[in-house]
Amino acid sequence: MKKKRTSITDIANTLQVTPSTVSRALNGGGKVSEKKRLEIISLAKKLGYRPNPIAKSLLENRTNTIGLIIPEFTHHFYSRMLSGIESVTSKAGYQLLICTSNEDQNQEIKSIHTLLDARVDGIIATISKMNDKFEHLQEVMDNDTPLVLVDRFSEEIETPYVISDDFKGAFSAVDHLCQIGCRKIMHIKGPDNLSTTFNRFMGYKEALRKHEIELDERLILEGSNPDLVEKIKSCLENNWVDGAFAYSDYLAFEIYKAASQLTIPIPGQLSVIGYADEPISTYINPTLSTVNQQPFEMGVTGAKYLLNKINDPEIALEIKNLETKLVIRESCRRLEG
Amino acid sequence: MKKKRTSITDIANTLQVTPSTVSRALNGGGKVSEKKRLEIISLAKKLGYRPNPIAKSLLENRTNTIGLIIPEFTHHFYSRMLSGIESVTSKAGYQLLICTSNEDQNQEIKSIHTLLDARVDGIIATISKMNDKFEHLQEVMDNDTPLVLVDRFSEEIETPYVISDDFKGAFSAVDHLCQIGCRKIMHIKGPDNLSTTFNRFMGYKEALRKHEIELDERLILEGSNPDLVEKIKSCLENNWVDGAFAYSDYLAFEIYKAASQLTIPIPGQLSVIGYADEPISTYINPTLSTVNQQPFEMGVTGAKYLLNKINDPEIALEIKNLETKLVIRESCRRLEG
DNA sequence: TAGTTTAGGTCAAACGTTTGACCAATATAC
DNA sequence: GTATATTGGTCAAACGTTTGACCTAAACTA
Repeated sequence: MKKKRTSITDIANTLQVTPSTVSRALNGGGKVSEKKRLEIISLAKKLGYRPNPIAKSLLENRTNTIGLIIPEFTHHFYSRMLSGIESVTSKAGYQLLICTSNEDQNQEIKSIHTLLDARVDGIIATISKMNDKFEHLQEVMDNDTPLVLVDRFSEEIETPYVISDDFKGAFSAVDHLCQIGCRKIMHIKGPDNLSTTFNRFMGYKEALRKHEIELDERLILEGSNPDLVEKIKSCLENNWVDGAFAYSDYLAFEIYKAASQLTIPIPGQLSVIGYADEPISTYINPTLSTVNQQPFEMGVTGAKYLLNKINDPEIALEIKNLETKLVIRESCRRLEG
Repeated sequence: MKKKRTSITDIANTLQVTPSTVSRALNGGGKVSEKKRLEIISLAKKLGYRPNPIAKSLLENRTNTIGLIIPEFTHHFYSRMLSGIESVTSKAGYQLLICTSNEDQNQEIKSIHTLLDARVDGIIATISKMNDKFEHLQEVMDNDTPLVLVDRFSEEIETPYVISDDFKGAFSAVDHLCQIGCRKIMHIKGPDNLSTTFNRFMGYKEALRKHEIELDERLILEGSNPDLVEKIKSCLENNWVDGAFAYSDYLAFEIYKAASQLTIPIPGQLSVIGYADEPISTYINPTLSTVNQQPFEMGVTGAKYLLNKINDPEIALEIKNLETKLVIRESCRRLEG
């Protein structure tokens, strides 16, 4: 059995006053003589009194706790986002109750209920990749529990969100490739049906259009293709390619693999840009240029939006399409002549 | 203002019974007719009644919440550990309240107090690297709050812990290098004053001893050395080395860098083993052999120990020196003749 | 002097839930 | 027909805290 901690009533009893007086002495609500106040405070200190937030929560109908749902912990992007969130919430005196969904919507629904049951003051969630149900999110809003979506959002739900600007991110990468002289730029696409895949592809196309480069269908490859490396190799062998933009850093490494097998030097003959700025990008040889999505800032912004909404439920809808940062490393070099 | 959720009293009032009856109908404490029971249950369902855990916590002096302190989220090791912990605690119906210490002991002390204030039922903590104070940990124990240390432990505190067997991990790596024919094995040491650094070094020495290889002081390098790569290169150039074991995967990459600059082939002329099994190990070229510390299992075991202690505070001290797993990849090859 | 203010408290309700003690009516035992 | 057990409930306390309403005595006002 856990030890009972000293309560306001304990102090009241030993000092022959009422709990009310103790409460007011400790919280400064007046109505207590200087003498008693000091007496109470010193006894409280001596007994190591710490207010019980549970009792306060029950009374005030708030828990100073924020619920968090993320797909998984082990993805670097989410870890960074989590850090960003934590940095804001801890400073504001909130605690973090964390659940994972493992990209499974049923798990996500369960987590939402767990958090609502726990009476969190607000929820920050990254909804799972494949989502077709929204009742649970609607339930959160019907409950007047502020909700902020991060990284992914849904048009069905009108609530603040922060996502990354995939279009601009992709555009900036391909634009850079063009500026350093690439004219034959390959793109490796992400998983089907994901808005990120679509938006990055659109950014790619827009950059080509800006530089008046005609789109070459042969250079658009599917990342999910089982013999992707072979496909890439055939493009490289035919000398169709002088630059490449991949949906992710990991797909960019497939390009590395193909180039290495053909002993095509990067960046000598081929400039490559990935996406996400995984830590590995700086360790691989050559270090990989990539698009940083600023996950920390995403977390910070999402957390701020949530606090804003907690403090003022009637606040105007805050949404943000976060700027990305193009990080140029060794894998890109200006083409000579 | 957040909406008031329907309480047991609401149900009691509309049904003209007392809260006690409702409570017993819902929790099955008998003393309620079948007819009323069904009536109550159906109304509860209709109103979407969900018990308020705050009230229960106040009464039962337990929160069904476990506090967690980790140095940082963005380290892959801790993410995996976190996953392991979460997998156990969520199944057991506990929630996770998470704090970070950023390897700063003062932050750690603050976090401990936050968690104690929140009345968590137990705490799992990875104490910060440099620690010289233990009052806060002692405070946890004085409070009868079960505490489990993971990844790092302290001899000053008698509480369950789970750590990784660095000695055996290092031993297995160097033993493997010997078995594939290496006789001139370099070691790159970790940060000073860390027990992990010491233990891995001891494992290295023990493996050499087993294979009757004399220790060559020239091959022991400090990872913190600013011109580490140059030092490595000079060893390689002099042909003093045919194998290498590094304190971490990242230090192993420094060996890669040196070898690459001298165009010494890995694993053709040099076998390399790192430590930690960072995800990057499988993407680097050649893929890196390494020692996996099983962080997920560490989390699982730590969480189980905590639950055991929560359920039986008088349980015998559980501690574990977790086995590591040697993962052999391309960076190791048997030396020919 | 009578009336009013002020300082320094106390009292009780409220938050939502559980649970031991109690009670009345009915059913059973002998 | 009386004693006892069972059924189906109610009551009130408890968890720790806050807070508006109330109270009393002393001090001030006119």
